[in-house]
Amino acid sequence: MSRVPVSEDDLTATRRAKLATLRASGFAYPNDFRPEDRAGEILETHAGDDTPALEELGREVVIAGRVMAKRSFGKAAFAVIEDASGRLQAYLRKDQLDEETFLLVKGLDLGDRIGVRGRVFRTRTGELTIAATEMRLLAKCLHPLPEKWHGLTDVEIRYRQRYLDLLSNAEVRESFQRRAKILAGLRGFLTSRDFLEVETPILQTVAGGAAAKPFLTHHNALDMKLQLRIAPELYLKRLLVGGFERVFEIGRNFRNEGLSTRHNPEFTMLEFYQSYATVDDLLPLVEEMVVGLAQTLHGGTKITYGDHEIDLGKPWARLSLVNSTAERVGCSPDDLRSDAKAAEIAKKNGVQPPAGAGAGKITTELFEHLFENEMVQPTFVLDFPREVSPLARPRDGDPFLVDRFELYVVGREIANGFSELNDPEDQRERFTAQVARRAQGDEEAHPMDEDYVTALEYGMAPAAGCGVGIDRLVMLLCNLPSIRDAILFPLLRAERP
RNA sequence: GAGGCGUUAGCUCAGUUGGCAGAGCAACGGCCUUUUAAGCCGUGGGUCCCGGGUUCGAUCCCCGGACGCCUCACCA
Repeated sequence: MSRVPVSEDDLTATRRAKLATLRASGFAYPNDFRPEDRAGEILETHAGDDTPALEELGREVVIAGRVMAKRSFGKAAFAVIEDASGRLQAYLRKDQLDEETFLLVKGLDLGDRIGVRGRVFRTRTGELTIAATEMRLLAKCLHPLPEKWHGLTDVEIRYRQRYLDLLSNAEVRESFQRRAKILAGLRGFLTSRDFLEVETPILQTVAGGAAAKPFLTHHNALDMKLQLRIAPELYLKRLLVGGFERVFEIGRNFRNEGLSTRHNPEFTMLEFYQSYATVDDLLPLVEEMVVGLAQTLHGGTKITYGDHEIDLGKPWARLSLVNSTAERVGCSPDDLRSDAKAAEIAKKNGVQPPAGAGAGKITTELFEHLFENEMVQPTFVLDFPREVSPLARPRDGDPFLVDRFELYVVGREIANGFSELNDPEDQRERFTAQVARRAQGDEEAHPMDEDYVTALEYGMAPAAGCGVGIDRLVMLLCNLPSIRDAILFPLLRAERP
């Protein structure tokens, strides 16, 4: 078990003693210091100013931040101060500060939060520096920080005490700043196309909209069993019934399943629905959306992910699930529509589908087995069987299939969309079939949702909708190897004493 | 859920073919008013993840456990 201890030891004892002294003087945790400048802005503004220019300007600045390095002499010290914008050092001289303040300077520890006021100058070695005329200790750091050169690498501490990761690893801060840009970019993209951002329930009586096991909880006042949502889909489509024509939601889903580098039990999903659109409208929309994000983040369409060079600029590949599977295993596409033949072909290719699976489910599993790892460059998978798509509209003229796509990049599903099923009677039949599977032991089959069927009975405009796994999109666009690097506080096993 | 690998000072890491536990940074004391991973002199700091076993002796070997990472399974 590794964790930075919070118990007393030699390293924190002296810092606590300093804090006690501060308390005694009444200045332990002041809140009256107001920074007026930012380190990064100062560095940028004066990047081209030499010593005479700075002397002529005589600019006084006020910054606040964390002491990340300290080089102390007898009667002076340099302290590197880091705020959210960057790092700037302050030169703290005994003859420029009152006696009490200089004692504080001598007692500064790495990690302390301080505020500094002073004029900007350049040192002999040319580094832009604040000549401090005022220094305030704003919050004492009572624990030693991770090592200044190597930072923090112990992944367990990085995840359990993410604040230490953030304050010692700049690239981690950058990843989460990029994540925020991605979310803002998605919102901008959709709202500019007249999509309305909405929020739907996370506490649901029947968790539907996806094939997954829900978390269970209970409401005391109503003495009611509740489940955390596994998808917002069915509520968003109720909103289409209500008359909103384009809606989207960015929010957390919860699935009571295993963890991996690509799975966290709570994860962020974008879902959007557009009335009077079909799946054919979604493909270019998703493509434009992702390319736009890459442009914003990287200024281009070529991105690196691990060992892969991904080009989002080329036309994205399209792969027919049924036809490409048939071609690969050397059978006719029609064979994959027969339960018996499909089962036999799957077995021959080392795939063991779950009990009760029909041709559609078997073929889908076979496809994933054969092709998933090959889809490195962005690939739209098309022609999904109806059997694995209980909320999607059957294809006109070929009801074995639905009009659906999934987007894969570096072998991972990033998005999933389809023309929506708005026929309430068909939807009821699909739910009924799912309930039957559930009775056969498929814990992830959809439950019946009568309320949703009732909503469809009032008439839902023809529509198409899409879900995008945001954490995976962030992984892709920020070159992060694990979903834990895309989520600030990923779930870890509880520590035991 | 299964398998593999890992856990040594606050942090980053060495190391012990089974015989007093090591470095750098951080810390503590001293010198130092333009440093840049500041420098110089000195000092302290360990349940070698936990519990058993083998052994004269275990941080090291064996067994069990905790936590983490990776792969697989489930899934997005």
